[in-house]
Amino acid sequence: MPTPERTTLTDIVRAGRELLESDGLSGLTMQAVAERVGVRAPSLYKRVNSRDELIALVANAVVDDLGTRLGAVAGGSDPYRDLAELAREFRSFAQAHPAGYRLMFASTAPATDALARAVAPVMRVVTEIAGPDEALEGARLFTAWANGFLSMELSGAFHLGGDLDRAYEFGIERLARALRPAGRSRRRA
Amino acid sequence: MPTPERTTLTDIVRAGRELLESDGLSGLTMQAVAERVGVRAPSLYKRVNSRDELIALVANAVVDDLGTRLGAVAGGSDPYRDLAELAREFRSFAQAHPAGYRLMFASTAPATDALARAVAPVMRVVTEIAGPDEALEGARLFTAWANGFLSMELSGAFHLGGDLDRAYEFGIERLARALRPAGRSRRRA
DNA sequence: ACCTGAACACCGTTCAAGT
DNA sequence: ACCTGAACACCGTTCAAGT
Repeated sequence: MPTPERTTLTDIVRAGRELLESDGLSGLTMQAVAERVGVRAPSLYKRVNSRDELIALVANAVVDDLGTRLGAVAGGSDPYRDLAELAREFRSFAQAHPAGYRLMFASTAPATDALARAVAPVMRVVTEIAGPDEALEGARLFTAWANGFLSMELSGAFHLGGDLDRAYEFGIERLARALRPAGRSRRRA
Repeated sequence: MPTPERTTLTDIVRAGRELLESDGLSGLTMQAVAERVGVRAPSLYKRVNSRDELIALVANAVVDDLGTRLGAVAGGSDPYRDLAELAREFRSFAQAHPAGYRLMFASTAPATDALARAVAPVMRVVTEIAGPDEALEGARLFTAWANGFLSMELSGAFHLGGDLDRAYEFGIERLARALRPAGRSRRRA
């Protein structure tokens, strides 16, 4: 006699994400997730093969969420403004979901497909600025900087004080300029 | 009647570092460390308050090691060459100690003092290039990029192929240029 | 067909007892 | 003074038994 399903994979992943943000990765236990979705821990193994797989699913959900936010920064007429807007959206996402953000770039759980989708708007804008030949390297320069900045900000590695908001804007401005093809001369502000 | 000491904190931290690189952070267990230094797990608590504290000590040791490498990139006459050299040394360190590298910027275990020492050579070179007014923001731009690039390289986030060595050199070159004070015009190659 | 309690192996940590 | 075995609480995971 079939038993009705008492939870869903969607609920499990959502519970995992909530626990990740509230209690950190070590608080994302099978028992805590089970309790949150109203089931016993062994039942989770009907939907998920292991805790590691659940963590990967959570990481994927975070990446998808980020992709939605970045995708909503629709292309305006000025690619420099769009780039700045993407950077700021990226940062506000990291600050709103610090644990999820860290998980995105943690050792395992690459979520490469979802990551490619999430970064697509950046590729598009950087291609406009840098031209197709340097689009890939330019996008890597930009995303590496943004990711590094946020990971250091979140981990408290910027210990020398100073204004982090200003440092972030400084980076946006200088990178936007650095992305222009090498030969072209500087535009006027 | 005193018992002779059968291990030392130094040995424990070294064992922790070795386990971290060989088996990952989850392989850095108190039992594995104890076995490696020839003692039982409870004895570790004579030198270390908790596993978390041991992890912080390991992170500190990694940062110190990195600082030594970067410090060895002595100042030549050309700050641009020095900056490139620092960036390459940074990358080769990350590739040689991937797990330790990740741990440096993980959530807890900031090791702020050691980190400040490690980054001192970068501050010095960037000050030469960018001038004192923009030294801090410039150093943050540079370290954020390098850290982000390496963290993404290690986690496999650069999934679109392409030559990562070239992308890294591209970043070095463009950033070096971007660090120059905004008013000054481009030098000839 | 899904859920559960019981069980296993493993881990961090404490502590009384050894020397 | 340092080391140890035993013990506790907790965790991931398996599985036979329930419905």
